[in-house]
Amino acid sequence: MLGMKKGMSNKEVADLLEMVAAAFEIKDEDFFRVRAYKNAAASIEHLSSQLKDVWDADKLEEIPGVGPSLAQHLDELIRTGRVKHFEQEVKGLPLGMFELMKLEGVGAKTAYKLASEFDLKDEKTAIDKLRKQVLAGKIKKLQGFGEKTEDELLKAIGSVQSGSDRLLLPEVEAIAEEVVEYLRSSGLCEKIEVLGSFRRRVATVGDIDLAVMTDKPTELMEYLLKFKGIKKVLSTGSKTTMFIHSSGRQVDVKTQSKDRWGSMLQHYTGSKLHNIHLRKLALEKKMSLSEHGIKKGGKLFKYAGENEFYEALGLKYIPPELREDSGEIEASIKGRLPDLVELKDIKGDLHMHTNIEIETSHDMGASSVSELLNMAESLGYEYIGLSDHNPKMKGLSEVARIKVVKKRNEAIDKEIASSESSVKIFKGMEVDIRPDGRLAVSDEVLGLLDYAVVSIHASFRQSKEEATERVLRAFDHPRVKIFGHPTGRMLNKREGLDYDWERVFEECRRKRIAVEINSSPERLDLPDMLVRQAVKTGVLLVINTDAHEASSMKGMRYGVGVARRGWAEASNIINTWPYKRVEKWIES
DNA sequence: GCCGTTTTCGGCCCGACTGTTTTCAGTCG
Ligand SMILES: Nc1nc2c(ncn2[C@H]2C[C@H](O)[C@@H](COP(=O)(O)OP(=O)(O)OP(=O)(O)O)O2)c(=O)[nH]1
Ligand SMILES: [Mg+2]
Ligand SMILES: [Mg+2]
Ligand SMILES: [Zn+2]
Repeated sequence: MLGMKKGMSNKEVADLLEMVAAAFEIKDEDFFRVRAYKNAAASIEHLSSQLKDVWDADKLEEIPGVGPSLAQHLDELIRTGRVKHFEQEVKGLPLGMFELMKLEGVGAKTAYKLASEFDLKDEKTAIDKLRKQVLAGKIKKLQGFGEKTEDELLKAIGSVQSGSDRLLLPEVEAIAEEVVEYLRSSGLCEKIEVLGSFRRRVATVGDIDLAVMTDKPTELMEYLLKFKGIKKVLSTGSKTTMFIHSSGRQVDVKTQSKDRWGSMLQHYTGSKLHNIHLRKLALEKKMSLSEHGIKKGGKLFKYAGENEFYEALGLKYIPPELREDSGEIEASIKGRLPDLVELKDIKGDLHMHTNIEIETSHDMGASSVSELLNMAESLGYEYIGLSDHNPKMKGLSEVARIKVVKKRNEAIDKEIASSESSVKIFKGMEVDIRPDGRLAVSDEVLGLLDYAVVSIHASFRQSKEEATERVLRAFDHPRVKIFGHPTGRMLNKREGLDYDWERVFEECRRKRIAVEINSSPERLDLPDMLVRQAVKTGVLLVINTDAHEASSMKGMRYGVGVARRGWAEASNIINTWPYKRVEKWIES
């Protein structure tokens, strides 16, 4: 009933702690004890490893926000699947309240009042039953509730669940562009930036956070409220307006003056945990931080630039992609921040698909070799690698497959001969790793190529052990140089595979196989946290677009964002290398 | 309940907006 079971994910444990925190809140338990539980929940949710593994290593108390008491409870949870003390705290509460807390504007206290009043004991029916009470006009009769709260509740019930998925980066760009264009048309904005998780280049984004530099905040917000793209205003004031966009997505707009812009950029980029860590650090130095600046002895100091803001705290500027409270503040203090890879360091793209017909196993590309070359030229690249899918297995004999691959090589050679481009081409192929780890083409076919990208496109239900054996077998073939979109995840759709990453990375390092960071916004695979682990291991990485048409090659920036979130420097990324060095690596 | 290159006690990130409040609690970012 409390969602306690063996093998809980970090998120599930975090939810459980949030539940206990809510129980404390209702009982007017000490505010800071409630906060301690919430802090621990956030900390566990953002852990870069499985809680179970931390427990195995006997390091629960090393998790920030977890002390002796919580460590003991978590130990009990992991060993037995339940925590007596937690059950005690939650016992007697109407369980429907935890469902009601998912409603906009409903927190622990409100949820408890409603669930108690209407006897909502069942999580599954709680919201439905509440709707009936609202429609019957029962809410406004309750102590502390009024007409408006009743209206708001009904709206909140109506919009629950609608669009629970998080946004992909191009979706954010599209919505942000529309709102930004409208705001600009006011003539009141000196500058507009998309901040929050988008600026940190998180793989998926919860809402669109916009900051506007203006000296007329009230007029600007009045103007914003007339925007046709607003479905529903959540709240509005001169400093903050939050609304639901016609796409169903939440947009938060904040205003700030030019002289305080730096502190706004810092605050509103987050992450929340980064901000809180920074603010605690400041308190030790008798400073108080906010989006308005730094208070020292009651006096407010203003910062127009973000750089100066960090420097005022004795820190080196921290790139947004690192701001997750995962060691970046400590690194900044010590002056040990990485020199992150940048888009301009990229000299080529080694995973893309052409329109050459070779009866591929998956989608072929839409662009010709010369179109791809032109795009590469305009992006300033030195080289590209063509990696069409392998010829399909069914209905083609080995002899026929060899023939079709030779024909493709000839077609590419012809394109090279007739091209005036200085961009060099590697002849590659994206080869399926079959469920048992065999490749979809023979070693003889591989021998016809400069390199192979090996990747998984089916059978995603394997255990960690099976999946690990599967890919390790795949690496054991000639010309295998890149492990493409390693987990196979599809954001919001499919989890992807989990491996014994230590073994996989070690094998890639030994064989000098580059692990791909696939830039396709629905993949962003290798995920950022694993990039960080790969960087620590010293594995080669490559950032590719997997373009199926020339214009998609412009998506390299998404992959660079992932690499940066993984603390990668240019030296970790092989396609920052010049052509000659890549050629040598491919031939090795 | 957590935490400590000034503390093992006494603090805990900080601010914006809303509704029903007779002075501020609740919720959210
Ligand atoms: N100091 C502080 N800042 C916060 C807090 N909550 C949010 N912020 C700041 C940092 C966040 O990155 C920024 C935007 O808030 P969001 O809730 O939109 O979070 P964010 O964009 O990081 O993630 P998201 O993808 O939207 O879930 O506001 C908070 O409790 N304290
Ligand atoms: Mg956000
Ligand atoms: Mg937001
Ligand atoms: Zn591909």
